[in-house]
Amino acid sequence: MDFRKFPNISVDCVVMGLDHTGLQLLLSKRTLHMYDDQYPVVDDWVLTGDHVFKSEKLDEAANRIFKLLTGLNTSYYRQFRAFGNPERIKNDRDLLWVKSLGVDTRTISVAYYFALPVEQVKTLAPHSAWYPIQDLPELGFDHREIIQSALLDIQEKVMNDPIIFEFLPDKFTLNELQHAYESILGVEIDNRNFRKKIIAKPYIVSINEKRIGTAKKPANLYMFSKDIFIKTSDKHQIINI
Amino acid sequence: MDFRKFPNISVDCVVMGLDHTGLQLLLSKRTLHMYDDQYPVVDDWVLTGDHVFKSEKLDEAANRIFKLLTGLNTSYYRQFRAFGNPERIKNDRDLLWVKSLGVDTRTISVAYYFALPVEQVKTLAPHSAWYPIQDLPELGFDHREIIQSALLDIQEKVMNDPIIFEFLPDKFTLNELQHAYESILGVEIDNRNFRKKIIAKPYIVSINEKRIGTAKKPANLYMFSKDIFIKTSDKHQIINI
DNA sequence: ACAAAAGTGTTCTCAGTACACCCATGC
DNA sequence: GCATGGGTGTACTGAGAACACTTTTGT
Repeated sequence: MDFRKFPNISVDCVVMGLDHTGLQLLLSKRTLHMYDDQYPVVDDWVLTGDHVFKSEKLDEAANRIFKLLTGLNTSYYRQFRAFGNPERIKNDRDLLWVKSLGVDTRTISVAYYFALPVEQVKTLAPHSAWYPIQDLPELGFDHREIIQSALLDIQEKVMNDPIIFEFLPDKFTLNELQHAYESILGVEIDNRNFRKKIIAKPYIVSINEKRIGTAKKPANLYMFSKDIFIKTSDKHQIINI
Repeated sequence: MDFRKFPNISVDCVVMGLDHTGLQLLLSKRTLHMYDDQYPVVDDWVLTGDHVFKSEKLDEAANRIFKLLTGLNTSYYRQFRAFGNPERIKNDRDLLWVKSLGVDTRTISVAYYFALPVEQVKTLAPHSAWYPIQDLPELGFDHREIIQSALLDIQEKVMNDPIIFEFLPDKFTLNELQHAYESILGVEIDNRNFRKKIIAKPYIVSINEKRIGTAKKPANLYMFSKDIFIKTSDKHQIINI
């Protein structure tokens, strides 16, 4: 394994987590001191990324960063776009930062997103934190654009592939599923119609357990059966031009 | 403008054209002679690509290549994925080729596709040709995989965005539109139901012209109105979970 | 007993689907 | 006049949408 890094190729990870308050992003604090220990010249937040090792797959680089951030080995992930315009790095903060790292001022960034329930992350990396997607802090580089692009991509994916379940624990209630759709798509859904439609799907199976804890009336739990989904998936390929 | 090239960053273009026989791809012949002028050591086809200039946007690089290939300045295009595994270049032909060019043996390729009617291309670049997607020649590198990936992406896009019209001339018949869907999605569509559905769309406007020429009965021509599509597009955002 | 979230049914409308024959033109 | 692709209508079915109240539990 060649652990030297490409100075001009990096991977950025948009880690999306869902909890009962909505969609959250995992960001890293970026601080650089130069003249004065009290007043950093760079002090904002960025997506977590790193340059790619010489002998590493792009997917491997993304998962290496994800593991460093969350301690987790696996999660749903998807490479959704590459960003590489020459003027990506335009403001002084970003230039200072890049020079302090000794990498190229023009870097191609291959962007990935990850999807998981927030509760699954037990140990956060230092200097990182969850932020609700509606209320992000000041971001470095073009990372606001990358996040926007990731959100649009996953909104489309959610409508075509069964990835909504990646945001939920294995066992979930119908209301949790509904809130997941509402948070990611930014829409409101009628509860009765939603339940009717979901219960009718063969791959959503009711299990004989209730969610106990904070709720008042215990809610029935369901699971997503990937097997059944795949076996019945020809029926989802409805042509609807 | 800095015309030096990154040795490890390239752009590959999947140029998709549609004609009455179906979906075609524009490929470039790759030939390399070493010992003998009669028997080349490399003799196959590849997607057209090039390394990116130091001061060029990725999108600009893609369009530069596209123009070189087709002589055209504009077309619908989309960056759909980056390919960059270390073992992308594994066979001898590809290694010989890369060494003859003096570029790195590990290159990150940002892949784009373009969509247009075949007839729009008047002047093909030398050593390039259209191939039907069902009948591709021997391909170098991982270009078969890239093509497959492009096809899956555009099939999904066609269902969500009005990009089918990029494959057609401004004025088209309903049957041409139907054949476009059939070629790209690889399905058969009932003609009567299709016409009913399409004519009902406000953004498909019948114009008072007929297609004359080879056909027997002249067919009515239609145009796609992007304006009307955008103004009515809230209605296409149907939630259909 | 009351607060809070879970759960439940009916009616209406509209879009999708299956399906077979006549029409207008060029040759 | 005939071959070729263009063009049309109906009946059925199923899914989506609108809409308000009862149930079960913890406190």
